[in-house]
Amino acid sequence: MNSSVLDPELQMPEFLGVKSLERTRKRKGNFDDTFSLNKELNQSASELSESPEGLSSLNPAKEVRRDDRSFEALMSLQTGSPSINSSNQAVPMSAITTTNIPLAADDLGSEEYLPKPATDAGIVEGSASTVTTGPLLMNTSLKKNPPQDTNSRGNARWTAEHWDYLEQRMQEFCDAFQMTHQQVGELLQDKRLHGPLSSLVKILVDEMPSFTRRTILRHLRAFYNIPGYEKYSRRNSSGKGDFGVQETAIIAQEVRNFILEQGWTEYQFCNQIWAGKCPKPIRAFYSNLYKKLSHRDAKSIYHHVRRAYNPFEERCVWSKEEDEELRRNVLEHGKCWTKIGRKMARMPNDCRDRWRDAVRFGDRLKRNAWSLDEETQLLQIVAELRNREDISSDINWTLVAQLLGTRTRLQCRYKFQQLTKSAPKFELQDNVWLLERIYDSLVKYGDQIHWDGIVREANGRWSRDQILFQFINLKKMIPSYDNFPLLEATQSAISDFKVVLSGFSG
DNA sequence: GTAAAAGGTAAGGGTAATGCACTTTT
DNA sequence: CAAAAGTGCATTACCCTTACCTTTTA
Repeated sequence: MNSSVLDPELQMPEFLGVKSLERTRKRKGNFDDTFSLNKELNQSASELSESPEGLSSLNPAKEVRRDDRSFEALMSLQTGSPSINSSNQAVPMSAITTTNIPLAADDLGSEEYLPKPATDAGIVEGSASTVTTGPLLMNTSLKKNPPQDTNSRGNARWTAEHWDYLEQRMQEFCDAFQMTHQQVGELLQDKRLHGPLSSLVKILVDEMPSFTRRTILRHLRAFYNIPGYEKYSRRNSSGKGDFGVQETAIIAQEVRNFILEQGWTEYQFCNQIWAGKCPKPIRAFYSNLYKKLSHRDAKSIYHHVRRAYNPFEERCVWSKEEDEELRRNVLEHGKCWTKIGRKMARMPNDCRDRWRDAVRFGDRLKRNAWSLDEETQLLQIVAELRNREDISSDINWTLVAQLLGTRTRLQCRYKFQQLTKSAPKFELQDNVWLLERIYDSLVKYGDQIHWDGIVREANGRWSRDQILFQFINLKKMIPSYDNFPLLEATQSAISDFKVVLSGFSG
């Protein structure tokens, strides 16, 4: 019985079902996590051997899906008979494991799997083509429900298996509906899908619950070379940055070979890698891998493998209790992430991330709209850091966030980018216009200015952040802002500008 | 014994995927 | 009309690189 539990071919489909996953993991189904699941298997195997009922609960009777959203139903719509028996039927998504990745090491240069090159420019998501209605201002105002501090879903990453699966599904689709990939590609140019293709996408969304529809569509369009989606396409090994699908496949293959030689389980392998002192066989494994991926920096491979094959259980969602535990641990042990990671059964780097990007700020962390004061402070901090001679030109956003105290490094960086994004120049009359708008709002303090109205009047010429940036700069330029209330200072600034303006015209 | 190479740890840095609020289409 | 799908914007989950140690290898 145990041997069948450990047979990935037999067990993976059940284990990768979303529900059984959620029992043991906070994160939703994600078949990138096959190794985590195998850890689970390895760990629970012994316990299960003494409790057969536990085993059956892990092994629910196979359910055949028969609703009209199933892939088979869609296929039979066209062919009249379910294509489930056809030989090139895609393996159900849930059955894919890292043990049956078709890519082999010598597949590394091949790149001729794409159906066709798409040519015509299509409608690209995110392009500035949607200026049809009036000014969209709601995004600049306060969000009613700021995002929670953790996602419910967790971010899966699109892997080689996802590509293979997509490829098979699309091939089946083309076969069933007598379409060429070219034709499918043309349908995908439209931003809205119709008919069978639309049904297919619904099915894909159902079958890959760890991704949003948006992400699946992005990769589908990238698969068909739709312009604008290049960045989501299947990448070849580049030697830097994210590991490509071939590289990942090679590593998986090498790991498989290695643990077979050693007679280890994957979980043992993960544990050995994180043992602290690297055992001899692992060193040999690394040095072999460095040769296989010679285009990559050895250090890069080393770190990637440690990330990808770790024995820690949890990722993603942090509970309030865990946050508190993390805080206590940092206070007690300092930033010794390896130690803390072991205590909390999490990857050391995840602990560091959680501390740096959330827990360290505690209740002070804000997610609503920035105030004028906050934005002014942000600009000041950045300016000061840039002026300090001991700091190179790059801004340390972690430090900026630390100094500001109410926003994370990424919030700071994003806001700064928005504020300083290149804008149409503010001419003298534009400055007068801005100051007059501020004067008209008749408020006493900068933080009370009704920016949304001003942004609306700008009619798309400047963004909210660009206008705020200009105002902050004007305040710096105009000495009276230090000495007078807002209204008086604004008025005197306006008259100053007008003097200059009249000087130009007359 | 030595220098070079590689492992181990933490700081530094960045983007794909996502959530939310809204619009558009079915 | 409701429901489903698309999208701009800001955030989150996750990833990779570099610096600087210590340990191992040649």
